[in-house]
Amino acid sequence: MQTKLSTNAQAVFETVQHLGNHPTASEVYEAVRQSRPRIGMATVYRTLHQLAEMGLVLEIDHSAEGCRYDAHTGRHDHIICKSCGKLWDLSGEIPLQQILLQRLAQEQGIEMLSHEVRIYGLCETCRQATK
Amino acid sequence: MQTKLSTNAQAVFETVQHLGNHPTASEVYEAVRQSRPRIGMATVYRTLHQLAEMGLVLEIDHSAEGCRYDAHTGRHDHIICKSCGKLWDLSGEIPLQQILLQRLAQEQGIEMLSHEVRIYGLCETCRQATK
DNA sequence: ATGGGTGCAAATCCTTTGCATCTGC
DNA sequence: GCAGATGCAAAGGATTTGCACCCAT
Repeated sequence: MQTKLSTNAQAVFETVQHLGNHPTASEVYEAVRQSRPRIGMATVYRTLHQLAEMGLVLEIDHSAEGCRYDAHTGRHDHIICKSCGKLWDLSGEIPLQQILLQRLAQEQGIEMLSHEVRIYGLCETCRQATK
Repeated sequence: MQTKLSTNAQAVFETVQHLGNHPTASEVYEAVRQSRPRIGMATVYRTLHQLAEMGLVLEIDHSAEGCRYDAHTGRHDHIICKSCGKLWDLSGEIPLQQILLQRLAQEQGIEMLSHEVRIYGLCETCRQATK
């Protein structure tokens, strides 16, 4: 893992930070193109993976329309709309017994690294659409 | 949503139940082929979606090698290996303040339907591999 | 006979890779 | 000049769709 970011990598990172709202790789690509018009999709993907490995962005797996990225790397939870897949951060800390989680992980022989609470629901837009 | 399952749909459903271990669509396909050799991939995908819509199976989004399915539809949590993507059910109930979750969802204007705790870690195999 | 269910193949979409070129140091 | 970074195009893999056919009712 190298310690310095290339110019492109910096642009990608800043874009994820500025976009804020859990962009997909393509969304990052479209946005970063404004400052670096010649950048290629491949570079965006490569860079996002590197950033994730370095811990600079979070990779949120929730397929549908592809993985999403988040520059907010502290531990936090999410609300996900079951219908449209939109995703929001939960700011408030949800109390969980760390010790219990650790133990559950251990029981399965897994070394726990992190955890996440996901709340699934229907966002306003989707509720309207169903009506 | 129709109320009766076609013969194929039944076979797919039973396969997911019997496989037990969060199969991907292709794994279901391979397995269901033993009882219904002429079934096509498309039917498996179509059926899995229907079953998920009917609430008969759970669709677990966690891309990497595709969505996974679970006939264990009661509310439950998961442990996921960050490295290989393998996924286990957590049997024990993790205490969470339902009321808090509801409130958090409401704050974002979302109607909460369900929730899930995800513990991320490294499974034994992956820990060995890194050594 | 009629409508939903199905197989097949083609089409999509997201992501990765190979490779030749370019860049920064 | 070199090593790593990059763009482009092609490859890959998962999933979806179009469509004609088939089957159960």
